[in-house]
Amino acid sequence: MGPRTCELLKLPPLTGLLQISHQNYPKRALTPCLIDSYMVVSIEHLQQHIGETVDVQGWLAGSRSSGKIAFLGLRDGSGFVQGVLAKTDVDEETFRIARSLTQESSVVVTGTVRADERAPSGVELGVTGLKVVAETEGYPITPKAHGVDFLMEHRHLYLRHRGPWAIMRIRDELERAVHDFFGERGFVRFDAPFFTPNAAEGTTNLFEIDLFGEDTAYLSQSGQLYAEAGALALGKVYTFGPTFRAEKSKTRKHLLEFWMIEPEVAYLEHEGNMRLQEEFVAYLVGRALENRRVELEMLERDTRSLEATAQGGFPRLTYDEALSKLAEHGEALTWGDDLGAPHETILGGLYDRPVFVHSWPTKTKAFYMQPFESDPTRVKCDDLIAPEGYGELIGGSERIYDYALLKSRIEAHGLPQEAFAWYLDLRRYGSVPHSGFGLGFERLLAWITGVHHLREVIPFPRLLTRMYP
RNA sequence: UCCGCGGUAGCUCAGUGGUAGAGCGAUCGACUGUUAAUCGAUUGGUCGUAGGUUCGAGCCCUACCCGCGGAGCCA
Repeated sequence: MGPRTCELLKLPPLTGLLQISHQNYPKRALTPCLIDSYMVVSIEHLQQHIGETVDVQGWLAGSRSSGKIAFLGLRDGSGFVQGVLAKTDVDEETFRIARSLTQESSVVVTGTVRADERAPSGVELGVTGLKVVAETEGYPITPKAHGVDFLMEHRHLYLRHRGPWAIMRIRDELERAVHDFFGERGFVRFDAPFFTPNAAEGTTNLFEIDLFGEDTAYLSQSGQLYAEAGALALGKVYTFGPTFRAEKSKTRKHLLEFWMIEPEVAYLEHEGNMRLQEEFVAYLVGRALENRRVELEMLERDTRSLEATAQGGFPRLTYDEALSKLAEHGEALTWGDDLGAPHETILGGLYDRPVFVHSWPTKTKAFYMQPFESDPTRVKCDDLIAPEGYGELIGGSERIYDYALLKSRIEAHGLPQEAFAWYLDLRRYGSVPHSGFGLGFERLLAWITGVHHLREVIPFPRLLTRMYP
């Protein structure tokens, strides 16, 4: 292995990070302590180093061996690659260590990058040296079938594996895409508070926070009302933060804590609001297809509905048209009924891309939604329903801007006037028509990645029955 | 909160009243192209908890705990 094995761990962490994240890896001496070493390359950049000898700092994801050849499944966070050792190419001790390495031991591997069509990523590492950083014993997630509960109980480790790894990479890409989309369009990111004094819609259950026994606050279930204040101050804003719903939901479409994106735009009306939603969702899906193709393939995602979605052109149904469609499919509802999960699945299944259901009965929707001037029994709102059974991605609406109407709605819904005084002020001083929507980030991610349950797309899901780890 | 299903080895499960099982994992060995490798050996148990019925309970009964799926609500 040569003289280089001893110093690697003294690498300053920050320097190490800078090295491995640099796109075009500079070919120069990196740090004094690495003078005798090869350069550290992250697995995702190995393609650019074919023929070179490099170090990979990572972990052993799995291994196989025979008498004279060993295969090391390596991961370093940026990707996965296989290291190959022929007994004839390394010294006896290195080969013995390679064969006895246990799953999830941390290792620094030196090897020559070579193209190999048998490798899934097109490259593999001809291992020449090996440094064990820490040995692992009894790693619980073995390369065999495991149940959901076992994997979630070991979520802190499960995140290392291919499926969660690919999903978290897509999540990260889309988080950045959200900021790019709005940033490019002149929106200001506007952070709503997590502690709130009241219910935005007064209906759903809120998590209570005891304030030193003197007062009660609640965890926010929506940043919308605050985003409205932001829109009247900054024109176009969006929030992106965690949201809390104290509902005892036990379904694959619900979490106690999830992330929501809530844009709010002054002078935007209902039609423009739907256009913004369509452009936004098409953009996000397009970014996943563009920059996370490998991860989608790892997840074996059939991308046909995603390709269609990235084109835009989402079909639109009025609430009344949706009822007709449902009746055609044997699910007759009476006018004024809300749509349940089975109904959303039917409607979503009719198209290859998300579908709008808009113009709902006033009585089924929230107090702040703007009624049609021509028909006050209906409000200017929309739900965006995903294909393939993933349910509602977005709920949006134009907001009531008339002071008297909003005040009467707050009264009619039995909401505490004091808590909404500031919200009414927005209509008292320079009120304008404005619209916005809320997109459930995990719902979108679950659909894009094609996973069955929302708990798969957030690092540490919070559910009725899951607070650990 | 309601409806349905489940809890047996580290994991995934079989076991309908008579000595507690399999596969995988792990450990050791064989094997030069494996991708959840293959082959051989070894290792493995408070059958969710408590009580009851029975000569005898993983199995039947009661209560409770925990999990999974769905509904409602929503994103």
